[in-house]
Amino acid sequence: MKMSGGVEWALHCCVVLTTSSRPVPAAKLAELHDVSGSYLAKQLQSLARAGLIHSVQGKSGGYALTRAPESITLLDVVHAVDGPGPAFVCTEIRQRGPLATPADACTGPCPIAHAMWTAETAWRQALAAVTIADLARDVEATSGPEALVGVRTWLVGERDG
Amino acid sequence: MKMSGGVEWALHCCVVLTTSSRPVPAAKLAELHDVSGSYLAKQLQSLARAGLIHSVQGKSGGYALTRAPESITLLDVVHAVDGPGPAFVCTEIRQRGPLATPADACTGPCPIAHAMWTAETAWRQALAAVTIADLARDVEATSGPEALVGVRTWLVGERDG
DNA sequence: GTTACTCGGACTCATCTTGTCCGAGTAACT
DNA sequence: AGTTACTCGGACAAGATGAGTCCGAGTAAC
Repeated sequence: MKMSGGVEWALHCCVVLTTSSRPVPAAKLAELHDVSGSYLAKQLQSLARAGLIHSVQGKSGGYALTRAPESITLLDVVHAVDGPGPAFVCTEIRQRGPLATPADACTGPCPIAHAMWTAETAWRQALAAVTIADLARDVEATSGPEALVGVRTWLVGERDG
Repeated sequence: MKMSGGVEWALHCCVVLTTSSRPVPAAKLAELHDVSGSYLAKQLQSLARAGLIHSVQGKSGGYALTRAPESITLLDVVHAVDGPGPAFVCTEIRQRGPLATPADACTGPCPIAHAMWTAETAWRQALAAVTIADLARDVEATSGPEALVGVRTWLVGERDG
């Protein structure tokens, strides 16, 4: 059970993007977080493909959120970066071997897969209940209101303003 | 987000083991499910290391459940086979970069990691709420009571009785 | 029209999971 | 008690997946 490490980067980037209505280049996000810019680009492309952020090319381009932070959930980001597929995949081994269950008797899903998917549903519901806006609020609560403001000024200060 | 495929095998094996109080060889479990015996052995070893099943060596040996099926949860099996570590790992990137949060200011966990771990907790609770006995009951309900009985007779019929 | 900066996809490398093998140990049988 | 055959256990390769890097296409500013 291992989640792609890019999810953490993507979430932090989404929180940072809430501070700027103007596009932010991927290189700047990478510098801010001190991570590989080449690799962070891959995660941002995943977010763009999912429609969570949109890219602006050319000079003074970059990435910006497409929707309001309140309407982007953690589940959206996880699905975009880590893939939407379920963690548990049922290979229907009940239909194999000498005592295989006949295919026509398998009307519903395998009980084992059903239980695993129920647990995954609980996980997804918990992720869907938290938005990027919630995260930004929590960051302000723990690191102080000056944290995100500092990010905002740093983002524009390094550019033209 | 990908779970080890061995989890599915291990769960099916645990359900099968509920039908037999006597040790079942790994090779027989592999034949029953039509999977690689060499690889299934690895999963069973993980279950044994976790104390969920115990091995009996020598002739007419094999694996048997150590506890009652009612006291073995899906979470136990998942932790044993797939590892107990969290799926989301926080690398504390908030403490990196030009605007790094000072270490002494990081009293609590990163809000992002906190949200992810909350979701994982919901997943684990759902897994801990289901036991191997529940799965066996569900299998009987869907495939009919003769399914597990057939497994039991097949297990002993192939041996000596 | 030029320039410089941006994203986008194709490529390579490390890591992990999957899958396999043979040797140590033990209980049954003679 | 000796032999035998069957069991688990850990050490050993191969394929697949993810991590990380690179350069070219496109675009907005100058």
